[in-house]
Amino acid sequence: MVPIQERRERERAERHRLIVDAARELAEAEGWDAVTTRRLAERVEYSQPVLYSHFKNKDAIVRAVALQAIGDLAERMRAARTAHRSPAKALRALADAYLDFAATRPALYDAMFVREVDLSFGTAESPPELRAAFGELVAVVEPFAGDDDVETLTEVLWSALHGQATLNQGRRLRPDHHRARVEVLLSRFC
Amino acid sequence: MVPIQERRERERAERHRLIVDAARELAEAEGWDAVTTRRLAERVEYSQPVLYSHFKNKDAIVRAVALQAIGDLAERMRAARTAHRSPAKALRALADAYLDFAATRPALYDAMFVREVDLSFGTAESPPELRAAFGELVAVVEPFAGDDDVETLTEVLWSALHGQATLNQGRRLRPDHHRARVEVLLSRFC
DNA sequence: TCGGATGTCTAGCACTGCTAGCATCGAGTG
DNA sequence: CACTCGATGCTAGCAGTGCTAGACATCCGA
Repeated sequence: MVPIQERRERERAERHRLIVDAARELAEAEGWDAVTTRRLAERVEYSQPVLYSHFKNKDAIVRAVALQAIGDLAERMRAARTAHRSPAKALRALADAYLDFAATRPALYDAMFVREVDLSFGTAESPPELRAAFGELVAVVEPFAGDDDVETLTEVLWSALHGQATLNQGRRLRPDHHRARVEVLLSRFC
Repeated sequence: MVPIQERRERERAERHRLIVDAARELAEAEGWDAVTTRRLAERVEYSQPVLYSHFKNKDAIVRAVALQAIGDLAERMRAARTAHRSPAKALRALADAYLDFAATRPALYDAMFVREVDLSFGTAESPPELRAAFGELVAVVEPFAGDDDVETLTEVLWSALHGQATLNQGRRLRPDHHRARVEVLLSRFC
């Protein structure tokens, strides 16, 4: 391999990272509506067409941000889960970590699970970040499955958390009862 | 009141209804992306500015569609609930009605609970359709509250249903396990 | 029949995502 | 060293978006 080509590929990868980071920062600071191709290009100090030499379209950029964020969430869930021996405490810690992530980084949560970015869920070729995140949920749910199918129960828990996360974000649930909702969910779930 | 003015108000109200209906039909047929002010104006056979003499902006039109749909959902939930004497059967019927509505009319469900249309939830001056819908949930949950706060438990159930509805719509749950998820949720909930 | 208010439309603004086509620059060859 | 030629990034522009100013017509009451 010619070293010049290697250098170019390095620079290309670096710029790729730059674009994704800029999109994430802009979205977190001002919401996804503020993430236009023009503002993004200005931010990375290149012209608009450069974005399209890295990504097929704007959705692909959002998708890249979402995937990175899902990886981050998976790590946090793992940390929460492994910090406790008791299955019940692990479950509570993971639920808190999940809802805390959604509440403190709403733009990222939107990109991950609300906007239509079809990240090819479920299928065999799901991205590893997705599989890792779902795996954390499965691991924490498993002790409580009983006669129920573990994956089904996991989907039910995930849905319950996702519902609270999104309805919280839309201010459709009483904010001062957040703790109570989590406790009720867990008490019925275990 | 001058009869001419009355006639004009009647015609205005009729056109208002026409716009909302056209927006709903277009959204259900081709998704909200297809609902542009131009296409909407063309559909009701008026020019764009006419829309703005009825609604402050496009969001207000979406909001009107959402409110109508919430009223419809409330009716369906009421019918499902009152069709059964047993609290458990009433709960299952209501859950099925809710998820069926979300699955068969995804565009409407989006407008109601996913898009940011801030319909002023929770507050005292919530629209009656919203209060009616939430009231149906409260009524069906009440027999299962036990020591838990009824409203809190209702919010938890709603979140669980909402989570399944949205994740189903995004094809993020296994489609052929839908029934099993509902049963698991209800069995843990009661 | 006329004046004025009411209603509607045409035309346009500032913005969006995206792309065609043109410079410019640098690497490899004679 | 000179030169070609391909890669790279830019300018400019297209078609579409939500929304609005201002011209125009139409109809009512006097």
